[in-house]
Amino acid sequence: MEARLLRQQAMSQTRRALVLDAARAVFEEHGIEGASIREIAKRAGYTPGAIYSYFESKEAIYGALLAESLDRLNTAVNSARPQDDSAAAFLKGKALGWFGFYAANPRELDLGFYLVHGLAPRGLTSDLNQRLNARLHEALVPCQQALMAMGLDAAAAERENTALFAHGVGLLLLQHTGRIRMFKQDATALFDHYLAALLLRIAIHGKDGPDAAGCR
Amino acid sequence: MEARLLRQQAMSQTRRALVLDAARAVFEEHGIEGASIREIAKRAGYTPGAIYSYFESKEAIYGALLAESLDRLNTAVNSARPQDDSAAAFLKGKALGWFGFYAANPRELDLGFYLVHGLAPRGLTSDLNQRLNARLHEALVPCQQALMAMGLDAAAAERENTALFAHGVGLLLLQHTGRIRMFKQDATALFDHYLAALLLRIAIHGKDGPDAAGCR
Amino acid sequence: MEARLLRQQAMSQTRRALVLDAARAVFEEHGIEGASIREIAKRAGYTPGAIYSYFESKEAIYGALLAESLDRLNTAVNSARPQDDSAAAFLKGKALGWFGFYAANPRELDLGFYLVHGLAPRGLTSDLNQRLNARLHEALVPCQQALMAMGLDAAAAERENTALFAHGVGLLLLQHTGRIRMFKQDATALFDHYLAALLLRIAIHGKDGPDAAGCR
Amino acid sequence: MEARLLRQQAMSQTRRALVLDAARAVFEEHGIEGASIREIAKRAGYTPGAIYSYFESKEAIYGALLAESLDRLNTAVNSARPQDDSAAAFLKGKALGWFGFYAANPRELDLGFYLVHGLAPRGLTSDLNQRLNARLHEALVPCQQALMAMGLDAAAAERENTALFAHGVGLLLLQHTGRIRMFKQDATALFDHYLAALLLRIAIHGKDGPDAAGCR
DNA sequence: AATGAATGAGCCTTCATTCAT
DNA sequence: CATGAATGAAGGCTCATTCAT
Repeated sequence: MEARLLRQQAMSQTRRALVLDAARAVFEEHGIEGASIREIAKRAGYTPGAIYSYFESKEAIYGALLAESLDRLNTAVNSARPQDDSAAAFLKGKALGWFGFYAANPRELDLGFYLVHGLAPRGLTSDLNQRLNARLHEALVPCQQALMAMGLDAAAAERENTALFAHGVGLLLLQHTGRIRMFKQDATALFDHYLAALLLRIAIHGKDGPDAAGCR
Repeated sequence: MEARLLRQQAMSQTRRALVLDAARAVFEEHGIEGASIREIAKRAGYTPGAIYSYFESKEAIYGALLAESLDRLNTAVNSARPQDDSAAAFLKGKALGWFGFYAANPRELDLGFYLVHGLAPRGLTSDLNQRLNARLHEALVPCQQALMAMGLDAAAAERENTALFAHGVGLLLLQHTGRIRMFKQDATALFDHYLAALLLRIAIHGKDGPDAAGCR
Repeated sequence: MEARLLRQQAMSQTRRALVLDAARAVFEEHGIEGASIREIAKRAGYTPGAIYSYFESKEAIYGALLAESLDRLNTAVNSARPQDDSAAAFLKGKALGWFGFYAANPRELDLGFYLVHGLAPRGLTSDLNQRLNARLHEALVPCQQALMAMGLDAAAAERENTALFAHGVGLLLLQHTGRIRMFKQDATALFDHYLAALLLRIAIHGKDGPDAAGCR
Repeated sequence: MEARLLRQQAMSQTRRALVLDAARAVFEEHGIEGASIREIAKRAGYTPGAIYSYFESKEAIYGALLAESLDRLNTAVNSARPQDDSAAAFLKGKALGWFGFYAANPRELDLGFYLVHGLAPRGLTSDLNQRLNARLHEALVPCQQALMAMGLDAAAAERENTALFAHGVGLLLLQHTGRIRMFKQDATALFDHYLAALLLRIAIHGKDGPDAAGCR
């Protein structure tokens, strides 16, 4: 009895994963707006109606896909190994953790941008939305902790972390869309550059930040 | 004959502009994905078919709209008045020129992101694409010149300018999508902050950049 | 063996009733067109497929529901208590029995109208159909008997009973669909009015009916 | 110029009428709930999308069909010729006008019942709904005026007219659904019967109505 | 008896685009 | 230049019903 139930659940999971695989492929090929339930079903070897046994709506499929992606992001950040025990190395390691993940996997970036762009109110419930937000935040927290370990207070650390994230996002966007070639630059090199400048700035000004130096 | 032809061309231009006005209004109201040729035609006082007398496709309309937007961007940058004659003031003024333009006009940002995101190959001809790129570049050049005026060599200036652009783009994206609230930050304040740090960095390290300081 | 079989049948009956309860609830909530097997199954604690162990089709469920409804109708008529022993009081009591039942329970009326309107040939077998007709007839017979008790012959009684039924049905339809408000009238008051006129007519013309009075 | 425009409008009207014809046929065949835009389009020789050039929605088609039907109803009532100049003849003529129309054209009755039954809030705007109601009312007004000409006051006339309408509707429903065979009766005969009794009642009781006679 | 995945047909509607006029 | 009817493909989604387990 128990065994049968478990096997059924396992099979259901597997088939759900199959649909998700198909969805991922279709999203990759047609972009997220261009993906259709019909196409996903066809790729998964199903009729359109069958998809709704596994997901409530198109947006729900996207939500599941994004959740997966954010899991991978966190895995990437967690497995990032700093070069030494210093807070600076920790910051660099973790920052390159999330940045490198997206730089190396443009499809995950697409998924992430869709989160950031246009998420229909239906399907992606506010509850899921918050969980996704939390997962993203989780991936960025280590950097913030490193900043605090380097002497920044909580507010400054959050500010610098946000700036760091924005910088990375901007570079990734430029790279992903090919616009960075316009400037003959490389995204990862520029991100390294930003990190170096940030560390130097902190080393010089300490917890006071550059504002205290009267530059503004 | 000649006169008639000229007049006809002028009228054609005028009517084309009318369609563009309608398109802008519809895009503002319904967003880019939600805009339809039908709606644009109705707003312009035309029937759907008539639109195709002026534009080859929906994407072409978008292209024209983006071109206009980039014109407005350049106007904004050109009319930016630095606080004093220093190169630093010039950099800040021009940088805030483009950043402020997009921060204040989210729809223009939509247009820009759409360029970056999903533009069908057809409609946006390679030729137009290059012209658009050039217009964007033009809006960013003043900052690059200011950086050179402050002693950076051409390569460093381009690098810093790209980083500056990326930073702004990242902040705008975060702000536009509301994700920046997640970090309890304000995009413009952070952009100011970045500019201040950049100026300070240049002031300290001069044309050598931080790399020369052995930080990396 | 025997006992087990009986118990099994009893349980089957019970579960069938459970499904019917669920169906009634869903019909009440979503109306007849809006009800779905899925919803009924969910409400009954079953999966969709299980429903087909108890009913051949959706229409069969509706048929069973209608049979129940007609049972309730008959119960209502049977429990109607005339004010006194006169045939007139008996007629009024029984007529208000069926009329009041439907006036007070619009959902039963829906069921009845659905029977009348759009019942697929399948599901409602001719056999069931006849049984339903008989149940309906049964609820109307008391009035007919009262009419005969008042002196009308069999033909006249059936004619008047049909007219009485039609009158009530018309009023119920008008009331149920809100169209009666158009006329600023109340269905029950009009039904009373009809009954009063009918009784008066019989009292005056006796068994001969108005036709004998040369009105036509 | 003028001529072309007129011709175009005429053609548009014609094609719209074609769609309406197709819709009428499909409604007749599949019932109103079972009719689909696809089917209507196919029957009209169009693709589904084309239908939306002529009607905003499925409900709008139904609305147009019903409007037509009510026009025919009014035509039937208006062209009803009383046998003589008496108010009684006028009442009979006009009442048989609307009753006979529906008795002879069951499809119009279907349409009418749909009005009375379930009209989606969308498509059939409240405005149209009111106009349809008004058209129905218009067909019933002559009877009410005849009742007043016979001495009934306004309230009594409206009450009797509503009762008359309800009676006819009930009979039509019973006849249309075949339920009247159950009673071995004929709808038109019963309607005549009701009219005769009504006239007699008015003749006897005059404007006071039966209530004044102490029957209740 | 019950599951629940899957079907297959269907639903209404929207849309960019074309083309005869 | 402009019309506007028409296309054809697609969109997300629902549903009664079936059937292997």
